[in-house]
Amino acid sequence: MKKYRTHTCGELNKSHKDKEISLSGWINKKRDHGNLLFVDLRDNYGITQCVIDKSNELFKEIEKLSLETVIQVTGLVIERSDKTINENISTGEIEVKIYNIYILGKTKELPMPVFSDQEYAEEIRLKYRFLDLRRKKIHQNIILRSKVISFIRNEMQNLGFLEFQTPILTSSSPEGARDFLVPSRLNPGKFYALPQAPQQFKQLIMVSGFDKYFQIAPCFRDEDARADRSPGEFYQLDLEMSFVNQEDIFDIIETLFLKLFKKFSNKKILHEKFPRISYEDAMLRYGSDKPDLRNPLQISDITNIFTRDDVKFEIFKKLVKSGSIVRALVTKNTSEKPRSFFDGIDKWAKDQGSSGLAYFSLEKGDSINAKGPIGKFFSEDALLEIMTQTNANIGDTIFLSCGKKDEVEQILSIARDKIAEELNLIDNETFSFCWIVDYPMFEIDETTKKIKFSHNPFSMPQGEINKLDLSDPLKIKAYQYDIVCNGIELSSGAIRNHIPELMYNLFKIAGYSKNDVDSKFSGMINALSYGAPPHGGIAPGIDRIVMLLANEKNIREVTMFPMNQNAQDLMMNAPSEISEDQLKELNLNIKKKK
RNA sequence: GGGGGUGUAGCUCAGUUGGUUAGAGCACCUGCCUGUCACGCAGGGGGCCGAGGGUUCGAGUCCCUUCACUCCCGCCA
Repeated sequence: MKKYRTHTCGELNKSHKDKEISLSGWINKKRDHGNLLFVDLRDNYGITQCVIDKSNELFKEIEKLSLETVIQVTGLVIERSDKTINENISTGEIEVKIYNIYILGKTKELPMPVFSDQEYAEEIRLKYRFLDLRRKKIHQNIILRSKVISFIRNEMQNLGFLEFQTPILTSSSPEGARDFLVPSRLNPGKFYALPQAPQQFKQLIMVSGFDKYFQIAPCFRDEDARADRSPGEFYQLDLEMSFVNQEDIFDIIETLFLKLFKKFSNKKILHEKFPRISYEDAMLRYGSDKPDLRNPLQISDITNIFTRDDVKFEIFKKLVKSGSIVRALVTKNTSEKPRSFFDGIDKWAKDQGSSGLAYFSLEKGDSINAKGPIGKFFSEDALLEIMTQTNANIGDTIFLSCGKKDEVEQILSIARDKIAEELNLIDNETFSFCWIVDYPMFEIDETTKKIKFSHNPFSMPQGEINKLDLSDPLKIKAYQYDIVCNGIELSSGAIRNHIPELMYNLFKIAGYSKNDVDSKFSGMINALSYGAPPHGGIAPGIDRIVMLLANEKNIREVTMFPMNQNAQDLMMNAPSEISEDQLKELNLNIKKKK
């Protein structure tokens, strides 16, 4: 007989009837009837009801044990009577008659209950994460995460990918997020950076001839947190392939994702062939490059309507004349909604910092007319033209936003979410994937007004490599792509630029000299000069995939030991001060903040 | 860096126009209870009402400052 247990708490059933067994676990719950006591014993695998009555001399002792005490129980498996079977637990057809117990681990009074479905303040959960993690839902989430990662690893290996580790201590890179820095003892005054992603390494692996690489890679970025973004660190399924184009990457990812999401969720996948939407289109139709395609609402540009003489909405006309645009969001069959609905949306939009959303609904009496505060400004002809341009019909409502392009995009994007939620248009039982493609290579930096890389500087521009026209940089598109699912950006990737001369030219546009490139990306540019294969890859975020599968809105619900919003680990007390000796050894002085 | 929300018992929360001794459920302690599975019943301990200042005869409640947590913007190729 094993020392601590013969079975687990999720294991016993009628077939073990009359066996003498031993279980170890936590006291999940007690139900004390005075002369009869039920103890629910819990371990990783399940819960088993144990029972003892006053005929056993241990009765008084067990009665006194606090919840979450760790005990070992020896006893007899008894079949429950029909009336007392508990169908909610796997061991519900039996119970264990306690012969003896051993206390393995005592507990102080609990700072938070384990047996409860209540929500608790984040602070207490993170400080006592080991207790929090005993709770059913998050315990299952973490197990799901483990299984997802195993599955991915297995699939990737089957697809012929090799798993490699890349350095954690590497060099700081000028592009991208803020780096986490680590001082070097042996090189005073110099710093390592933790990798924001193994970007350069994975390209070097391709140049090294390994053909297909993957890794469940830790990534470190010193940026502020969000609900779906851990401060500090997160994990990516990082992968890279040689001799591939964009289509080859899409094939691999679609195959993997379909298998993965079908295995770990019962939700319906809306499009098994992921739709592809150009960045430009996404910004026009959804106002965002991470659209939730479960949401049927779409946006159209109707700026031209406001140059017509039979449209009298002077405020918008004046704005359009001075360069503003007008876009319309159409909701189907909403003309009968109460006035309060529309005004509520308008007020909400103003609360978001926009100038609000004008609206009217389309009606047909003798002729087509527009109902609502601004309806009277539109002629029937103008309304017909709007209906053509926006695919709207009688009975629909048109919400209008007028302003600068990025402002209009922004407010209509969140209005799209907001209105869909109010109208209950989103089917929460589906996953809707899409690819966002054709990202621009460059964009204008709003603060400096200079041209900069809009995403990854190592991406390959689209078109024939030898005939590329670099004269109008803002028109250059890149082989750069994102996967979006239900409005969440899961990953971005690219076909890489493996031609050094081309890379110098592109960096030149963004203001980097050849020397800059040689010094800042020496490893990469050097490697590309010695026979680099065409290659590309992508890096889906593991945490966000698990979030979707676990149906969680917060990344901490799928992270075992997360930090709080201020990037502190409340359980381990990180970050913490270090000793004078340590500072000295690293040649560092701390400037005291006033 | 900026904006919103929250902060009352170990935990989750209620607390009216400012008005006596600040409440409930769970947890904890005591007693009763042999078929519960959110067991039930009776009783008990437990509060710097996040902190500091102000207004007032009187502040959990109103005002100012500040701190913590959280959500969002900026940021995250």
